[in-house]
Amino acid sequence: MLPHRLAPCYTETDMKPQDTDRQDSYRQEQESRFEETFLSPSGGEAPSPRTAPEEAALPRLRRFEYPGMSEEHRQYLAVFTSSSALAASAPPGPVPADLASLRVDYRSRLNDAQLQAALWEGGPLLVIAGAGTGKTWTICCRAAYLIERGVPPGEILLLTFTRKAASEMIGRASMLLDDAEAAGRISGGTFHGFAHRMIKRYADIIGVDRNFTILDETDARDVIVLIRDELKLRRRDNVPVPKGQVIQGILGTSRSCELTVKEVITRDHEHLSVYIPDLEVIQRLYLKYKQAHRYMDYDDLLEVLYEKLQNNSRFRQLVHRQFTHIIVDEYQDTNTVQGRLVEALAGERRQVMVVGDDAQSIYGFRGAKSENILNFPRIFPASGIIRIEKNYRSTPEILAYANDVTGAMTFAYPKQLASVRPGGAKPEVHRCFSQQEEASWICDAVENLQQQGSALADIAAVYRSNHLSGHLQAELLKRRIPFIVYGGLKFVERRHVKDMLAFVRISLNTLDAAAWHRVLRMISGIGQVRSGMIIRTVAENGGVFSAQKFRGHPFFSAMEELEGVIRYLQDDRLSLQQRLLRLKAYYLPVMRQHCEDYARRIPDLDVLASLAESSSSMEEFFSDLALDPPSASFQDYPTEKHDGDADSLVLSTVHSAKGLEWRYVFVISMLDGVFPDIRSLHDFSSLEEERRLFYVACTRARDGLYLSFPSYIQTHQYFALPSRFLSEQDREHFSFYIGRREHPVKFV
DNA sequence: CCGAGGAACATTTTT
DNA sequence: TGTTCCTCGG
Repeated sequence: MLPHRLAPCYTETDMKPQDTDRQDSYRQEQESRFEETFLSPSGGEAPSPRTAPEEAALPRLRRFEYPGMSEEHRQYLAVFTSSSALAASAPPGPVPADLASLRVDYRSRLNDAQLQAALWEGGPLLVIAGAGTGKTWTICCRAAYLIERGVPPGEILLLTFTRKAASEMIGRASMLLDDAEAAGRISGGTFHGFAHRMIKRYADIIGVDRNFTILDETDARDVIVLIRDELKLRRRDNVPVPKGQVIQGILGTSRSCELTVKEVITRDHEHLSVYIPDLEVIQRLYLKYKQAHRYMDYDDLLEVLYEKLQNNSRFRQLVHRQFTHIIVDEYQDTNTVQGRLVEALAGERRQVMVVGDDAQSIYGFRGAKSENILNFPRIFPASGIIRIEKNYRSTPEILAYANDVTGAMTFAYPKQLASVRPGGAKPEVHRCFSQQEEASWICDAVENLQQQGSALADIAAVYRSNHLSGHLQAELLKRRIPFIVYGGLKFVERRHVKDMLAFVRISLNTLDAAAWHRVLRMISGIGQVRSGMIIRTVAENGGVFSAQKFRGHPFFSAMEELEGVIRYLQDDRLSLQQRLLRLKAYYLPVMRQHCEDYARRIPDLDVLASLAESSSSMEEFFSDLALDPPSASFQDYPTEKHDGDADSLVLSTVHSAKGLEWRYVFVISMLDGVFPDIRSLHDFSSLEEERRLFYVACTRARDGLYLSFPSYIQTHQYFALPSRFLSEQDREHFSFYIGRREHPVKFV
């Protein structure tokens, strides 16, 4: 008799690709596991009901230990298991007796759990809302209710992770109340946007120079490269000097995960340990650079706000008076500073509600701490916990599958999502031969769905990482199926956009060395060395750039021209658009020289100019761009004609798909080593994060979920085996097919 | 010292 | 597929 579910049984040593013997045995083991899971006749025990009703009633952590568990990991888990607060769910607060007198009929719009959350009166509240349970809707109702109850809208602070999410919620709240004016005064936005506003507004009180500029990630990378090059590092121990992106990654992880550079390198980049002292120097210089040039990066905004809230009582009072009710969305993705910030903002009044789903925490690699959500009850004693588990999105079959995924998770607030929808088809698992065949199978299936009346926009294909979509894109192009790619290279990260913005940055701050480098190197005859010389001249000149200083140099006329452009950009009497169009005129010939496909990039320059329309100053334009970057969907797709409204299939990484839903979802490349990613296999907690990511992928689907994988993949041959996530599933919960749709061989 | 051309190389990324 | 690093010839 087969075990009902096959437990994962890997250790780090199984996975070392160098060791061919082990590799072979790993392969064999995987193959047999695969066969047992998918190919043998259904013979397992009947699925046992996993959650007894009484077990489901209380939020409680699963305990978890395994043989050979390290002390470190044990301690890590102890954070969760000792969270005493989890046992103490506060009793429901009183629901106002006179519900009927309220303008909005909440009872008819919300289920019991949602209603309890929206009308909560018992102080701090943690809402655990699974995927598709109407979390957004509940927050909207909460905001509407607070307003009805007499809280001035301006005192409600709604913190989210994207500006879109905030404005959407405020929009829905205003529809609900039928009072756009009142709801419009709700203060909503991202953590970063909020921090920016507060710092600018109270700059004088908190003693921060108001004239700072925001350094986005790409700019920050330029600065880091600049610093690294200035150090003139030589190859050490025949290890190449790390790339800018890698250095930025290390410094970023060090910051957001609160580790030293040394710790990060030892943990994630062992081969770079010879560079530890250099990177520590770079870290210090980067800090200095920001101070010297009045730059703040994203983390600085949050940290400054937190630090000032702690240490400046006048500021704290002002902020507390202004915002009396705090609502935080996607709490599972907050990092340490954000968690503390919520605590500091709530203050003594503790009118704080956080909403999240620990099973959907997928940004741990960036410092998001799902501990925040688990620790909330400890930070705010006597807080309430409400779970919303009724799912309005997916069919029972899809949810049964998704619940299996959460069942395989080690720690979480246990939850069983229950569907309110009628039954549909079971999720399908498809094994294809190659990536090409997988792509072609998906296209077949998509065309099928189209014939059955689905719009392309109802369908999405999601994958672990960007490059996996290549084959699919090629096939879609061949068949002329229009598609949109989410989460590719962002608009502001494109080379030509960055180039244009470098001029803008210089016009705002003539001491910005990184921007100068970028701009100067466009001029023929100027490279690393001369550009450094020019920048030094500008700095010695107190930040004044004068072409006259370079009379006699071979590039004198180029300097004159450059000076003209910059003066033009600085001229406040002209409209932003005028200035940017002048810049475009200067930049076009440069771009023609450097880019093969320069014609295709021109529209982006116009987009940039038109984005400026809504800003009142160059500085504001620049901040807005950093805090609210236009989405990647500006991309020009190689389909013949494509405008934003066209009916298109969506291709997206799972990360970018979070919070979205489609009728039909294809999860492609379900291979071990791909999804889960090979780099996560050695570490328990990152493997858990991959599993949560898989959970997010599955719960995007409303009507149909299709998982597929190729058995043969050119680049990572030895991992061309089905994802372990597939074999963790109960075989009753999916159907399995081999080969093309026309000739499916159904096994289970 | 500059820049062209070839080789090497790639997670995920709300701000 | 695109970007960045490295080397070598002007």
